[in-house]
Amino acid sequence: MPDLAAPLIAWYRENARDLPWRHPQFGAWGVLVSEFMLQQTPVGRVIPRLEEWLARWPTPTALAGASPADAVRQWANLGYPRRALWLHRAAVEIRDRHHGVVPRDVEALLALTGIGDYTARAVAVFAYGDRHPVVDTNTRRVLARAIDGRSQPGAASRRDLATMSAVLPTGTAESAVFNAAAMELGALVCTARSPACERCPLAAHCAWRAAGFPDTGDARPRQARYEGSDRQARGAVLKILREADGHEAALDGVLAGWPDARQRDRAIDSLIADGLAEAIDGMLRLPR
DNA sequence: AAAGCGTGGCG
DNA sequence: TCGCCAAGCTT
Repeated sequence: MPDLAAPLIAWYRENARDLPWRHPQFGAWGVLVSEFMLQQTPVGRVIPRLEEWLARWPTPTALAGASPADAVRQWANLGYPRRALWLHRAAVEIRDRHHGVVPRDVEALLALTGIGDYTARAVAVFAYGDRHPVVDTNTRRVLARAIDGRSQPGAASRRDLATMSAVLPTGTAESAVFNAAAMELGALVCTARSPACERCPLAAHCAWRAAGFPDTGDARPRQARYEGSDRQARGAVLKILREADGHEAALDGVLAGWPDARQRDRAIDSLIADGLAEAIDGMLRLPR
């Protein structure tokens, strides 16, 4: 196994973006909120929303005291609004089970709503400086190329954690930087579509490059078409509920002109099932 | 364990 | 233009 740490860390010190959550005083709550928002939403769209969110709810207990509806409205157009609901639930759990303090222990973090393998370790490492493998989609791609010689990573699995553990530096502080650096390299240089190998600090060690950049295929399922989908209908309903005057809308009027009435009903029913909407007395609203 | 879940920018 | 993609999670 080549020693990736030295060149990767050196590259990171020169090239890392100055992102809000990388400032030492940002705090565990800020890191946790940022990680929720960054689950499938690009950095550039997260930053302004994150600052608004933390100004309004500077602690988990502050958010726990708000209604889920307020959380979903504040989430605005970040996408996947269930994340807003989950973040709110996590805040309630942190208040009730952890005295309002974001836990440091990975198992405790994993037990919170909406937190999985990536987010739990990201909080433990980036907020508390502990030593764990942090593996996101960028890191998986970097490892797939540099170590496995593949053009794209396979489906995500627990094995990714073992792979990252095997290359993680022993020192705690160094390991935290290494985790961040692998993600950053994947985001800025070792990108999915057009990697900038001429700027890559790992080029000399890269198994994919050594093999002549073979196209080994992409194991990930293709994202379904959005136009005309149920997801689009859900998004349209939720937008109405977020912006509803008096915070509720007549059930009959929601998406009345939608081309597919069945799809409209499916969207409303599934939003209710997900806890993102409530139907009361012929009105539809966000969950109080 | 594979499918489902928003939104908008970019090549 | 339009398909691809973006710091994943839950069921």
